[in-house]
Amino acid sequence: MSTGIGSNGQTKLIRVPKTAELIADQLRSRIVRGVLKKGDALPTEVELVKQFGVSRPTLREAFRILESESLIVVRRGSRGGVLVSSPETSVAARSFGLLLQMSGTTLADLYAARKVLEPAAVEMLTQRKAPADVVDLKSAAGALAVLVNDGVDDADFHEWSAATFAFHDLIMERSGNNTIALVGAVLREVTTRHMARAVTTSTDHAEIEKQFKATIRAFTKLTNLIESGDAAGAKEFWTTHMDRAGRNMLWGDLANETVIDLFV
Amino acid sequence: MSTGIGSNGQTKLIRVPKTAELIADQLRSRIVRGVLKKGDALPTEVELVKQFGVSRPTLREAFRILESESLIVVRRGSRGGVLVSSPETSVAARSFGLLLQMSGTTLADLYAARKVLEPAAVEMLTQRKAPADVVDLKSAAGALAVLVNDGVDDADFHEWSAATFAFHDLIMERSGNNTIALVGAVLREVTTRHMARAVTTSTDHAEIEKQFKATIRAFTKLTNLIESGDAAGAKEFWTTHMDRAGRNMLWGDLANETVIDLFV
DNA sequence: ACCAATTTGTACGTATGTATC
DNA sequence: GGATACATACGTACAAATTGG
Repeated sequence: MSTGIGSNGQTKLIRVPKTAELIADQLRSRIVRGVLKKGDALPTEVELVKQFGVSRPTLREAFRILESESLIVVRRGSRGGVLVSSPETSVAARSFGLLLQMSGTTLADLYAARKVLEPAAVEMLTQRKAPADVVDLKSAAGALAVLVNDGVDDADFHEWSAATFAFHDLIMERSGNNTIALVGAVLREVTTRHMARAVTTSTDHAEIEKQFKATIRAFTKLTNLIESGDAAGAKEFWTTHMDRAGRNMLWGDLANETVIDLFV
Repeated sequence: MSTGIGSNGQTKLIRVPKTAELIADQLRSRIVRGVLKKGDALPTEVELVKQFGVSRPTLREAFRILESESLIVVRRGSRGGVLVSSPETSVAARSFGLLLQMSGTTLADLYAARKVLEPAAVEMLTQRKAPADVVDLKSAAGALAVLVNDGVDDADFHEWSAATFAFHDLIMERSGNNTIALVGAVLREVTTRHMARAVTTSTDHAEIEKQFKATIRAFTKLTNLIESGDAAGAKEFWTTHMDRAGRNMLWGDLANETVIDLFV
């Protein structure tokens, strides 16, 4: 049952891909072409070993490659096996984060890029808004307001941040442009991993609470502008809001801090 | 690795990390923290096996993981071994391309996102331009002009496209924003892989040549606007140029074609 | 053309986790 | 709740391919 993989000895110039990569390519091809859909189970290891005519360690190396791309998840146990999964944004965020990290990108640089994308998304969203979009935006803004107003005593800043980011994500999602939504999600995820630390190291609770309340007002105002269909006004308002929020968030050293410590 | 933000509600998120992943995490940590720099050689397999106290198959699985992130390259042979490498944009482009592909993103959608980023980059570049930037832009535009004017007889459209994309990349690179440059490079790479096919399948050579000559004129005009420091004008011109170029490039079915066939 | 160093691939055995009866 | 069957996880040992001197 040889697929003719190991019998090539003539081509020396081209880099011969490792067998595990070839197996991973074949499996990935089945997945992305839709032959295998999300949730489907692949045959067992022994079955695949027979199908591809390779050994088990080689097949397992292929599994690790696809697993690192989050195209599959491997569960052990009686009902275990290999399941097809959907690629998560976290994978792209990780590889992109590595890229940012190795090139010494600062947080201010990263935020500046988001300041370009989000106002554009706001403009698009306003132009194509559906009633459901406005409802959901109000709901997301309301969720943050509930958290901040009710939870003053035992404030969970991580929870507040999560609600804030959810609103930002919603804007990108509903922009109507899938690419912008995905890029925004990736950049936002990289930002989040830094902000989680920044928010906890800050001790001025009153100041933080004040900023979050300003954020809630900004969310409300933006939602109103979107609802009224004022695309230019919404875009301009969001530009100034992100500019102001960025100055408050990226104080001092944090702005010039490079994207690091994401994967240590 | 996995952040556990699964859209999958039912799956157990308590994922026991496999030893290969743990080894990969440790090695990755050494690399990104700068303990191991690009070009450095890791110990041999047998040495690492002794260091980590795992078996060779397990260690090799860790190699495959890091290799898929292009953090290492493994050469075989007498002077072979594991070398530390820098992550390439192609890795991020691949994971991001998978994301686009699985979510059924169209080429028109992808191009629309680039129409947001590039004009913003043009504006930034104009505001912060150094003399060298203008020189290099002129050089890049001139390179395309030479190719198109001299090579009419045996036109190599792939070469022409490469020169065109080089100009686009240069704009993003010199925008002063590293994040935008990297995002632009990733999106551009995904676009390229499709365009390479589209350009070859088209047979109307005269029409293609006409479009490329229009592109050269646009490059020249943009360079002049940047040189004169007219940020708003440059941004507006580039918006209209990309709009027009997009309509010419994404004719008919191609616009609604989804991002596919990248990894089959 | 040989040889040494190194990764690559194979084979089999044991351990461990998970669902089902 | 415990025994059991099934599937992956991991380890040891060995043969083959590749590269550089």
